[in-house]
Amino acid sequence: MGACAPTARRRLEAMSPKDLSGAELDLDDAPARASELFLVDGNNLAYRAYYALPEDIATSEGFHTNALYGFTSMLLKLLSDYKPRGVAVAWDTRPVHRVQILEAYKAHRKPTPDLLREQFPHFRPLVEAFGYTNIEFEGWEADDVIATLATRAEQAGVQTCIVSTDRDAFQLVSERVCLMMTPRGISEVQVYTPARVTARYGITPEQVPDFIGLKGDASDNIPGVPGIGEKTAAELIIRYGSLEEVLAHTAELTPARRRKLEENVQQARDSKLLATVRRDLEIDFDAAALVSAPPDRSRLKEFFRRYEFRSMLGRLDLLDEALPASEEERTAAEPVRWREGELPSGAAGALARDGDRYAFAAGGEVLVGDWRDGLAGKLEPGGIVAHDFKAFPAKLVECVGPAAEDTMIAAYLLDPGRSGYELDELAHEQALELEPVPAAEEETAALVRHAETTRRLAPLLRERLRELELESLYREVELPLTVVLAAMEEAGVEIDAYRMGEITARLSERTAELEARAQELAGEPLALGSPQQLGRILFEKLGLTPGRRGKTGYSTDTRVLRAIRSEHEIVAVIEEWRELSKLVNTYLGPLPSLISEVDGRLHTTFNQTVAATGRLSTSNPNLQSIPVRTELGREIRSAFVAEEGCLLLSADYSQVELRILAHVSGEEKLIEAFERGEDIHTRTAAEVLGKDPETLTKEERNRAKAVNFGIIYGISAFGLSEQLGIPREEAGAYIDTYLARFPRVQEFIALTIAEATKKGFVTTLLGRRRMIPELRSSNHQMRSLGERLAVNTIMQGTAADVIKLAMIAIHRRLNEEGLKARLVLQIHDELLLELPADELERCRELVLHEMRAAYPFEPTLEAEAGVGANWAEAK
DNA sequence: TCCGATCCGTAC
DNA sequence: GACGTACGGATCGGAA
Repeated sequence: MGACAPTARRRLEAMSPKDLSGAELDLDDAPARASELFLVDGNNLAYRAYYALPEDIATSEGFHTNALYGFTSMLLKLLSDYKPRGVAVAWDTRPVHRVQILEAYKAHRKPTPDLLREQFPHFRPLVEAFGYTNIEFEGWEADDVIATLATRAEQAGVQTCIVSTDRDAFQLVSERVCLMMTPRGISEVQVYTPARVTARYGITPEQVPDFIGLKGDASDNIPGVPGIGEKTAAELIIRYGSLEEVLAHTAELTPARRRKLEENVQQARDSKLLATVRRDLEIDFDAAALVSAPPDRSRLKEFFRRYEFRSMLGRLDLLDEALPASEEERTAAEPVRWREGELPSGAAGALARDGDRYAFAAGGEVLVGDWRDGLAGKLEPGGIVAHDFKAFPAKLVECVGPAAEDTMIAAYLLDPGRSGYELDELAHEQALELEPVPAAEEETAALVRHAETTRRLAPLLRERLRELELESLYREVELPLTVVLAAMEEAGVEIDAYRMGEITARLSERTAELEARAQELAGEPLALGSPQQLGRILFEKLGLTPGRRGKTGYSTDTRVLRAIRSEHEIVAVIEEWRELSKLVNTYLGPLPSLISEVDGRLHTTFNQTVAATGRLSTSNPNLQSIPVRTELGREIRSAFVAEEGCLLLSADYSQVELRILAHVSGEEKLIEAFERGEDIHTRTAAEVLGKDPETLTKEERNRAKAVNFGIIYGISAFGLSEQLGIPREEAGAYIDTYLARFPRVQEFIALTIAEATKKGFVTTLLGRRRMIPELRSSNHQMRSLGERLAVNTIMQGTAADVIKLAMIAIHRRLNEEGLKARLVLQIHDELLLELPADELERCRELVLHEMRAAYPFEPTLEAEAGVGANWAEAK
């Protein structure tokens, strides 16, 4: 076991301490070591590994790899510890021959678990990468194939080792054929010779089918004789030699045993037949002469990277040094070469930047230089590989964008649910560890490293994108969008700081009054911003009616306060203070201070890799949550203005998520309502309540509106009842009626959940994926959450896809048509543009057309636009 | 003094 | 506990 050096062992233990720290050192595996040929039961090993290792071994994208991990571990062990001349891995095919007769017994096999089935397509390529041979024989199971090959190898005088935990395999053990088992976990091995079979069971290998015919084999669905266990079966076979002899001498047995046997004669014979492997299949394959190819190290590394088997990479390195290193490995082992210098023009490669310094990695060398030396002019448009390309200077993004690859975007598409996409972290996950950069100051080294890491990472992620069919979303949506967003960030939006100042002064005065009044009414100093203090005053000192309770005490949120508004004068004071202080602290105060000194405008950052559904978000400042619902809120919006001589155009989709629901579900009633231009909430209320739309009350429409929102969010009776302030039963009944009236919606939800549970992810119409591990949780609450996420992500994510398409199209057309109009903000279903007054009509048409035509839905998408000198007017 | 958890509220 | 996606401010309490 010299090959199993401490380093490798430690890493494995870190990954799976219980199952991989087996004490194989104590077991005598000499017969296996003497073997030239190894015959592996592929299905058996895959199942074994799956059940032996914890389910939560998975890639960062959420692909479960426990069976692959155990399987790989065993193949690696064969390679490193046993130096096989040849290895063949046999696989089951549909077992038409053997099962025909006995299907009664074998029919009720448990179905393969989803999490294992998903791993199956990956085993064979893995075997090939090891240089081993996959083999199967149509109509037969792996153990028959192995029996045939082992028998032939034995006849040819080849020392053979079978790798399987199937009890059937004991019968194959002979002087030249040993059996390797993994009794616990997957890494501890036992090696059986004929003597050891006899030592363990008292019978010879030849007697194994007779033995199993009596005792049965639960794991293989062989019934045997009920009431006869391992001990009795062995005793009987030892005494009489075979099943038939036992059956011939039942009269000599105790009455109980005699009865059991005589009542199950046929079953015992069938069981023996089931337990007897076929050794004479007409397979055209000479296992005895099999010589495996050397392992393809670069392919193996690619697998290990993809499955994130980082410890395996270490084990691979410990293999026989004589194995040739791949080109890729030689490159990876070399320290990164770099030098100071100017870029040649037309440069394509990976770009990184730190302040004024850049590093550019192409081929085997990294160039380092000053950013300001006319960099943009020398770069090949469309040839840049970067991590977060949008973050480069706007001018460069505009000139040479979109990037050929953006590792941040790629990683986001592969797993939009994670919390960050740091380059170093991605590299680590892909087992990309660079050698230190020689002879460089720390900052230069980091820069060089960044560029080189980006260059090496990009093709790995690109390959995964291709496999997950995310490439068109990447190339046609997200990468082009980076350029649009960079332009929007650069453009910014003008705010009327003077106007904001006025509002702030007014509101600040009022909040001060309210604060004083609140303290007066409370009879003590009071920090109104502290829910804790507020709770104590309201519900303990003043004895008002407490509402819900949070983790740490009374809830004092808007709804609780509204409910007790009439109980005490202080409540209204607090409510007003809340509203005003929110506006002042969150918007009026911070926004003017964020105005750029360069151009006097406000520049947000569009985050393209934050929202798990595919939506954008904005930050510093967040301009996607500027108030609009209250009068005061709209006043803040009115301080977002167009520059002199220009207008703001606000175009928003009408009910985009519900239209998407109508499309994906195919619900005729919804489609019709939208096509006719009806008010969807009114129509919903009319359907559910069975009333004429004319006769509906406002309240009835509002309820339907809440239900429509609920459908989009992944509805629950509790959530709806909370929203509407009605009993849960009533909310549940409303939902039931809704689903009965819109049966295709119900079907869609059910199908979505079923498919997502099976696959572990959902996809939007453009193929955007989101892993939903919650669906496979053992916790009911988590599963419910997963169901809501699955439904919501399809609609929210598809809506995000659609508006991104529209943005790209609008940006392109505005450029092509030489218009000065420009996109400035996106608020999920709304686009805000700033344009010269004389471009208004052309722009309105262009924008609305591109929004409606972004994707062909049925019902078609509808968008509306408003115009004004400020955002409040335009809305 | 800093940072994370909690609560709250704004948008779609 | 408790209908989806975000960002951010204020407070509070524990860690440095």
